[in-house]
Amino acid sequence: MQEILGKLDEDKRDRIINASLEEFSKHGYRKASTNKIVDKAGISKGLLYHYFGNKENLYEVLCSFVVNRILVEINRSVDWEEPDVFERLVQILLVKISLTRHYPKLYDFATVMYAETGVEGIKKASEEVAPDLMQRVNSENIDFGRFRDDIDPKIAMEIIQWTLEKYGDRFWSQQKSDQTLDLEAVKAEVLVYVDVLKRAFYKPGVEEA
Amino acid sequence: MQEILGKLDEDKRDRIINASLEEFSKHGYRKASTNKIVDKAGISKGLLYHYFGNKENLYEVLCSFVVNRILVEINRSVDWEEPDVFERLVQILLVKISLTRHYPKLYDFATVMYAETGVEGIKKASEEVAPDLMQRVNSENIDFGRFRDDIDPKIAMEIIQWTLEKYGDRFWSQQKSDQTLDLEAVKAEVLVYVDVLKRAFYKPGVEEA
DNA sequence: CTCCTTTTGACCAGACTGGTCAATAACTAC
DNA sequence: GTAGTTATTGACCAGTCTGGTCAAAAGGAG
Repeated sequence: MQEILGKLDEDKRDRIINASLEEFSKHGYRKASTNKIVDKAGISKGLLYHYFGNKENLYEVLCSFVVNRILVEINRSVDWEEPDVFERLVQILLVKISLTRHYPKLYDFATVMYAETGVEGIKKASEEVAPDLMQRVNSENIDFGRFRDDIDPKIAMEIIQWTLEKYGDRFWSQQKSDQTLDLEAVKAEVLVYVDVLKRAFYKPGVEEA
Repeated sequence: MQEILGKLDEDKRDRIINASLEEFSKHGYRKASTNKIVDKAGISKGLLYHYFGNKENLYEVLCSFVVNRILVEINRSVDWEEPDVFERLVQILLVKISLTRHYPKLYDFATVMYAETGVEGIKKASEEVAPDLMQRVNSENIDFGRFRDDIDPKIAMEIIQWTLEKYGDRFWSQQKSDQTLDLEAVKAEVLVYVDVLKRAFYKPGVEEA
């Protein structure tokens, strides 16, 4: 499957991928137009069908590319020994954001992909691997003793995750397409929220660790 | 404009409104299909055009209906004397949820409506009234002195709002269409999060007020 | 019966769809 | 050079779906 992408040269491949991600995530599988994809990618109709055969195959190749890319990047970036919830969750957010540098619509596509019931198998594949990983991400080696005794860690975790997700949403909606991405600046901005949440949820004295 | 809706009998009117809200919010103005709207509403094509003239007019009538409905409901339900941030924001959430009872896609449509640049005038109209109202909602008569001195109230407010919004998102995605809506149960569920946030953000002793 | 409003759905021209294919361009090997 | 292979094009196809029209029917009121 993936060898199709390997045959293309890198520029063209990424143009096709990004055009497809955008079109599929904007309109879903059925309403996505291959004509618009080839226009956006700057290639001819024939070439797309030469490589991918048909629309469904293009979609499937895209799906496995996306799942693969996300899993690889998470495994590469997450420090599994880190006991601090905040550090861990910020790491995940930064993975998302840095992936978005090359493939702006990667996560939009992943969302649509998850929701689409049309093409079977793909949904299962991502369900098999992703939730397990996500559970590992926010539990393995995490030190829950840092939370105040009168704060329910489960609820607190939800609030922290939601806050970081909402920050991410706002970040993406503000990000202009021509802007370069300064990960350190993002980190600093996120830290404002993390700071408040740490002070609010952690036992006094722990937050400096 | 609105008199068009007044001429229709209530059942049919709501069927047309809900079908239109769903179609427009799913696909945006351009890709929304009037054929699907009439199918979903259970009326003929000719009738829709008899009442609304054309697609754009239908959209505009829908826009003012939605803006009107939301503003009326907020003004009816919000207690402007309430000094507690949490009470105020929970009120707003409950308004949203109860409006969704009759018009499930009302807020989805409002979101799309806000984003669409195509039909001019509507966007301005909602921008003129809504943001002012939203600012009033989360500042007028609010007692910010209840926050801990080491917690930035602005950041805290954002986190609270984001948490309630995310709770709302989850609620709507879990809500089956045939389920009846138990506002008291929702209130109890939200209280779990509000409790944790109050304990975390408010000065000790204030949270019982 | 007439007059009026409500309601229907077949019909239109045009846009757009996923997919094909014969023709060409570019590249490699000899 | 030439032969063979691969990459690439875009006009073309049959079909679906679009927003919108309109003559006709159905229904109600006097």
